[in-house]
Amino acid sequence: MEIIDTSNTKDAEAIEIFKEFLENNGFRKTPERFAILSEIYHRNDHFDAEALYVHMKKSDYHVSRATVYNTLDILSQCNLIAKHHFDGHVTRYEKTYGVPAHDHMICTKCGKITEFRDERIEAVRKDVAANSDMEVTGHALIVYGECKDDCTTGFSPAH
Amino acid sequence: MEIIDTSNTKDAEAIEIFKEFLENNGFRKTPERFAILSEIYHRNDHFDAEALYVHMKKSDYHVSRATVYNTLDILSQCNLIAKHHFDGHVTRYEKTYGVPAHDHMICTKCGKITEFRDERIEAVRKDVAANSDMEVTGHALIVYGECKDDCTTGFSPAH
DNA sequence: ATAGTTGCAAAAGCTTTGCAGTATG
DNA sequence: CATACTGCAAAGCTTTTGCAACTAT
Repeated sequence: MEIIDTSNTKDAEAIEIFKEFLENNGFRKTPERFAILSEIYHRNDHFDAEALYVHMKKSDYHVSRATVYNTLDILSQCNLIAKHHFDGHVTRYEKTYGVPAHDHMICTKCGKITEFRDERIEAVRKDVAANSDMEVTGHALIVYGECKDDCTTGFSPAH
Repeated sequence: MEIIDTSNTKDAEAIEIFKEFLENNGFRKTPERFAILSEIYHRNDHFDAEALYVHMKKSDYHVSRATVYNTLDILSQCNLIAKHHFDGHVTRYEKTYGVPAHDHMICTKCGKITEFRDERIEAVRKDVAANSDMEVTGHALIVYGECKDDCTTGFSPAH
């Protein structure tokens, strides 16, 4: 088990992948889509659609909520972002290109997220695939807990 | 790794635990709450609030949605049920008393859920606790995949 | 030109909340 | 008999959808 840091800004490569995906699947290459991708690849947190929408509204490139949701969906399809359901309220996303596969540990008091990698998870996936009638396509492991130091400044979901 | 079967009906014990919890925490012992607990402990699936509401409406003991949500919350507090966020749409629940700890594998095409146990997960939890500044209180591992046989009869979430 | 996209607002779906009436302790 | 609980409906929030205007190809 190792705690990892996933921050990076490989947006140049991500843009290329996105272009290809759009072309190969008959989608249009609109400036809104690239503006959203760029915004996402400059963040290092686990954001939700609303946070992305609000941040882009303030920035130089305004896009509508509908476009945000639409683009998040396309980016999920081509695996440039991952979708998370840490709780029942909102779907959260994070960039994935250039980021090692990892899982999440989250503090239920303050929302702080720590990312880690553990090769045993991969072994479990293989075993599950072998012992069931299913082809495994993905997984999500979320470890819930509470910070030992006082993290009493309230719950800030995006980390 | 082993696939497990979690069906059972230990409702007698669960009722006792619920009674104690309600008493110790200043909650009232209303018939609605026990009717809901009983309904839950006679199911062996991963249900959502609406399914429970609809089923109880048809049965001999009608309760309101508000009461369903309220009671599900209390039952979570005393660990008689577990909450799951398999996808971003609805929160699902399952009974936990008398059920071995386990994780879930879910087919993204038909919604079929298979339950399994793997002792390596417990090891990962311990490692995460040791390598972070967090006290681990729980976890959720969901393995996503697709049935190999054709499960084309559509998505039925409750399994 | 012509279809895919955007933006806006309305609608949908799950969950929470307010309040008047009810029943538990 | 005081106050927590229930039921109902309304409100709240996130996400989806319908449609006219727009634009990438």
